[in-house]
Amino acid sequence: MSKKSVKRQLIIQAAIEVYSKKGFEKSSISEIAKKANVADGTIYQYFKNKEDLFFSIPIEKTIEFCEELDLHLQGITGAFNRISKFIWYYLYHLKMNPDYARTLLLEMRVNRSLVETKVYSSFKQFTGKILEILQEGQEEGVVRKDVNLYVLRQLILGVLEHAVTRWLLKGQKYDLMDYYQDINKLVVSALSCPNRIGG
Amino acid sequence: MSKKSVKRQLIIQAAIEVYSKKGFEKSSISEIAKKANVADGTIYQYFKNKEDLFFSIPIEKTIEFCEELDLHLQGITGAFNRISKFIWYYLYHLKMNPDYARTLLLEMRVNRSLVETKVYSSFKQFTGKILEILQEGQEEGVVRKDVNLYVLRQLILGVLEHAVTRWLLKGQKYDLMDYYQDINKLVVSALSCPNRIGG
Amino acid sequence: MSKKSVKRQLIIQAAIEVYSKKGFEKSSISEIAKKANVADGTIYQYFKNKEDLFFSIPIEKTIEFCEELDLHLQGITGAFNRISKFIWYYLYHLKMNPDYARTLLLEMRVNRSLVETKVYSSFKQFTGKILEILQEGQEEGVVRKDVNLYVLRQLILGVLEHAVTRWLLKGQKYDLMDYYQDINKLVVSALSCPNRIGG
Amino acid sequence: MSKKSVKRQLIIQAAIEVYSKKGFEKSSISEIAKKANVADGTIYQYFKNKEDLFFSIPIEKTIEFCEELDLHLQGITGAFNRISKFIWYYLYHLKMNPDYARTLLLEMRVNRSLVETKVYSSFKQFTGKILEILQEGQEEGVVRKDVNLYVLRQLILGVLEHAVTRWLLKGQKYDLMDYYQDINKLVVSALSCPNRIGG
DNA sequence: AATGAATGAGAATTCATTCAT
DNA sequence: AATGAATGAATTCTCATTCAT
Repeated sequence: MSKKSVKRQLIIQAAIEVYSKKGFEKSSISEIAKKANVADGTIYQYFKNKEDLFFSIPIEKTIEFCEELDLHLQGITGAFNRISKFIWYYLYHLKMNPDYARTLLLEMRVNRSLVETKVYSSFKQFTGKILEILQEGQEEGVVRKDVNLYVLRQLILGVLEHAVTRWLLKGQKYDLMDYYQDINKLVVSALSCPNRIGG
Repeated sequence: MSKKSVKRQLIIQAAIEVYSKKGFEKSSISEIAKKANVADGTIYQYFKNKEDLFFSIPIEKTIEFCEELDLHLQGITGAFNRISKFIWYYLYHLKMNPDYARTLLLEMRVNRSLVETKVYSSFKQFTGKILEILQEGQEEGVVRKDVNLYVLRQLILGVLEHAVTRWLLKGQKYDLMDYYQDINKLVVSALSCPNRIGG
Repeated sequence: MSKKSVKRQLIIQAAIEVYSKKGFEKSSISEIAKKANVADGTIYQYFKNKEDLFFSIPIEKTIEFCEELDLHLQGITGAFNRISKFIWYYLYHLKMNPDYARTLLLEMRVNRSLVETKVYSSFKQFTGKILEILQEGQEEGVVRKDVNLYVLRQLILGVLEHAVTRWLLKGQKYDLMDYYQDINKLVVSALSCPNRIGG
Repeated sequence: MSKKSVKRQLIIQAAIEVYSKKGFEKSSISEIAKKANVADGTIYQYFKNKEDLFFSIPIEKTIEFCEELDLHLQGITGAFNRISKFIWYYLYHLKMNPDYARTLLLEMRVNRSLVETKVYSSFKQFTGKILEILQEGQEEGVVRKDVNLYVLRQLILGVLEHAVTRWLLKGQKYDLMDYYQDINKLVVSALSCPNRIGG
């Protein structure tokens, strides 16, 4: 990794911390610069402008997230086992990286111009993973087919995002992982093929 | 309603429209004033400052939302029937009020200081409704008891918020109501007592 | 006194109190109106604008001051007796009317446009009184003639204004009258004909 | 002196000129910036806010004043000789720096929050000088001891401030130094030990 | 590449004054 | 005469961005 990349990472890390505390709009370049121990101007050597820096965060961090997720899913078979692991890792990763969680859920996810940016494609890589698993599950015959695949995914992401967002807004006063078992149960119930005996 | 209240409503409506388009931080008082056809200073006759105006929106609109929701739930019996209606009305109301939806989901819901404001209590009134229904359902014996009540609620709100947020960010290009049936199916499956025959 | 005059006095009194606390520039018409229990607009029935109200204060109050001073000087003979009484009354009056004292010394006296206003002539009436006494003293042969009459007056007003200003800025924590004896001694020494024996 | 200090001095000088003409409250940052040939924002690089700039003036200028006063007093012996020189230099310095005189006497000296600021201590350094001289005079046996030392000082400062203030408000149409002889005479008469022969 | 002083556009907010009622 | 809602000009201050060193 070149010296340039090192400084770039320094800036991104500082930006995550500052954004996490204040939100994008209230963060200032000079605060980020100070935290990264560089001059204000230096930031413009690595990023076109404030927005560019802002959008650089999820790209890099989400790629990392995906790569690690892949490792965690390795060797696990069965759609529901993989989904459970996905849920577990999502909660675990954001629990361990609350600054990134804040930026991701309180800033990025609600950004109006997100869809038009490169960030969005890095997100797609991530959410695409769920679709894959769900499709495998349908092929295995364990995941229901009577509901749009995208709605299945919405359920999973929806409950996870909601749980983490609430945890963040409440000041991370409780252990996010406490919810894992219950969320998992609900998701499995929702996604399983409807029981025909009772139908 | 007095003339004063009329002007106040005018400003709130203009604020919703502007916030909806630009987000809170990028909206300016003078843009809202222009849209409301009042002078900049007039806004400060009705609201203490920008933040006060910002937080006045969900208080009033969420109270309206709740009142109408109550009407829609009247006469419906059975926990799942009521939950289905809740889901339907949530989607329907936000579909019909996309500007409010934007402000609610892209601005309010992720606001760091939300929890400490009066807005939060108006939200609680709304989400409290779900808890009530779920508890009734548990007493009826149709809603599962093996999962924390709050996680049940997180599932419902999570999938709804995610669905609407996605719809908003995608530019409302499709009909939000198309998802109603599928979301409803999933929620019912998730919340129903686990089928012991197949267990 | 007509009803109009009553309301006018009410406003002037409120203005003195507000100016005294905040100073002219930081006082607002609406604060004065509130303290006077009238509507903002009403002030403009009695005064052309903020500055007009501002300058109306010393005119009226200084005329009152002069009239009472005259009463106090009645029947006192001898230039130094009269000067002593003047000094005493100056300190006494401002001690009893600290709000007016503030407005007079911290606002009026340093106002750039004062000299061009009607206020200035009401001041002249007041300071003219000193000149009269001093001239009488010179005719009596007790007040020195080797120094410009205006400088004699400057000495008296200077020490009085300085003493009162200091008292005001220090928060009126001590009794202004405590200084009367010493100030009087010094002024008498300064103004007396130089002792030729020691010359 | 670094380039930074140069620009800082430029701003202070511009501020003195503008304050001198309009007074603190009516002066605007952008007018000062224009006169100093810098951008509005530049002022905030050197001063925390408008008030900080305001209070920076007397600190620096009064320190200069004191240093020069010290030089002028060097080698002069005898309390009254030193007091005369003090009076002379006070009048001379303010005559030569009328913008500073305005700021000092029409703005600073009547400022309500002055006492709580750092400025006040720079003033104390200045007025402390008089006390020193007066005490020496008492030890020499030439300055009267029957009057509070602080009142003696009040007399000196009072007459000087009054004389200069009047000169400023009258538009500096006459030569301030014309008053030096008379003021000096009066002050000496006031401060001298009372002549016991005539007592 | 790195710096950080300088910039100046832009935003929130205040408040004297007006005027329809 | 009295009101007080409405106005909008003016002001302070912030901060992303640039550029000479």
